Amino acid sequence: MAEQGPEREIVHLLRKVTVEFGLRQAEFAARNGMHPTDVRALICLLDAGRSGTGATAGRLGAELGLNSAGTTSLIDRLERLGHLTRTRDARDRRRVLLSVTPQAVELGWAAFGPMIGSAEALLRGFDEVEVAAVRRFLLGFHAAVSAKPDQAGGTDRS
Amino acid sequence: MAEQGPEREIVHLLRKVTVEFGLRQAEFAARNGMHPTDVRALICLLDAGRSGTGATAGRLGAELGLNSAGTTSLIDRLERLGHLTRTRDARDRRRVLLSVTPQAVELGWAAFGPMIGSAEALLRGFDEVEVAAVRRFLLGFHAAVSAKPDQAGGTDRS
DNA sequence: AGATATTATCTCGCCGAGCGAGATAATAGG
DNA sequence: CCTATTATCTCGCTCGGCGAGATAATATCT
Repeated sequence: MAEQGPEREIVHLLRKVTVEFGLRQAEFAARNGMHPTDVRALICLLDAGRSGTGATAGRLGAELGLNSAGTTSLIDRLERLGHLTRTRDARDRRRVLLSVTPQAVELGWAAFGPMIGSAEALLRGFDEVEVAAVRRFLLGFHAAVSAKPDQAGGTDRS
Repeated sequence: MAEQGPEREIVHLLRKVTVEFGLRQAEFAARNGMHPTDVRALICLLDAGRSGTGATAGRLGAELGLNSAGTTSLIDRLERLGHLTRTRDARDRRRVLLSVTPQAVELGWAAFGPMIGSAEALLRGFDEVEVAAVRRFLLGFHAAVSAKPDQAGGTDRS
């Protein structure tokens, strides 16, 4: 009955990782008087900071799938907690620029640092070919997840 | 300026995947008159069914990090939508057994099928060593994420 | 057996995240 | 200038999820 190869196991594993990851995020959020969305917002802002993208309110809301009202209250919340600051953009004064405070960086690090550490330690036991394989898989999967849902194909479910 | 090796990139990639994955889940949920939590619940129930674990209300709530009140209303919601059925356990009549309807299986497949298909296609282009590497990484990372947060270590942040 | 503790789920009342609709302010184009 | 567009905010509301506690079924201890 339906030999389905080792690929299916990998996919379920990845899904399991994402579920567990989401749970940790939620726990961390609760522990710090926040909500899962707030944590994801901090992740996005830290990513934006790392890649030099100017983080604005609207952009953040779009990335999180919130509408403008929700975005405003999210930012209010994070500002109230001292995790970010609003600044009117001087070039285009409709925009609000967001910058995370050092305190928030510290917080983010506390949340993800240990996990990052473990993962790096794990990967240090891999040779170049193996690391490249993991990298290629994640890149490909990210592309697949980002793509709009279209073809389903007659794959065997379970 | 802290040469930080290829490991860090992998971790950020994985985080990106989980964020994107969460977004797709939320979109799918909204498209079907549900909430992100409901989708995660269906995932858990489908997983439980696959591994033969008896799915009970309490167990589901624990996996999702909800308290009993929230769990009850979640189940009410899914039952109302026809995605699961409640049955009192005959052995222990305090328990409520949950079983997903075929309709819900179909729905879950519509949500994750294309993604699973893409990932499998991707992995078919990998040789055994590479697949094994991906598998080992995901297993190790899952273990790391499941572990309680303890050591932080002085790793270089960014 | 009968009293008590424990477990599994449900009910009630409340808080607040996020939505829809629309207001407000700044920029761009005719 | 007058209008269209863009970016953010305000208001009112719905409903997911929490805390507290009720209820019912099962274990445990004399």
